Amino acid sequence: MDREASSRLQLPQDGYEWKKYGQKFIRNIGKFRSYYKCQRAECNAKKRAEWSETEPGDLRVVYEGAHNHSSSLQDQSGSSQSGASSTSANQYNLLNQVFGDNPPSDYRRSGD
DNA sequence: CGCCTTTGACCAGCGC
DNA sequence: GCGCTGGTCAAAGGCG
Repeated sequence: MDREASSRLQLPQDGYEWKKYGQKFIRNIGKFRSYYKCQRAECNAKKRAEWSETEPGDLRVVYEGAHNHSSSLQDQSGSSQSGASSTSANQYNLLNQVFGDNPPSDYRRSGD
């Protein structure tokens, strides 16, 4: 799958499985937005990935909701987390999480 | 064969 | 009331 070539996307592995269910261009921010949903059944967690069409480095990932199950991937980089409290560890931790540090200007109501 | 990905269209809410 | 945007769903195709 060379989706990266088609969409130019390189979402960081968060340790969960996602299924893309939509992709639209948001004029409000002038960037593309992809909609992902957790592949689990009892999981209503959703993921939103947006990136600029001209600047792929401006990738932004926003997690919405929480997972009801533990992550599918665990051995990311030798993180010996041992099965201590995986179910309650990632509850509202990924709420409004954003990757990247190059905000365009708006999006976060700087003025307000 | 099963699974995933991609695109289009539809619907709803808001602004004017 | 209309136009526009944002968000979600559905269907089809390709690959292993």
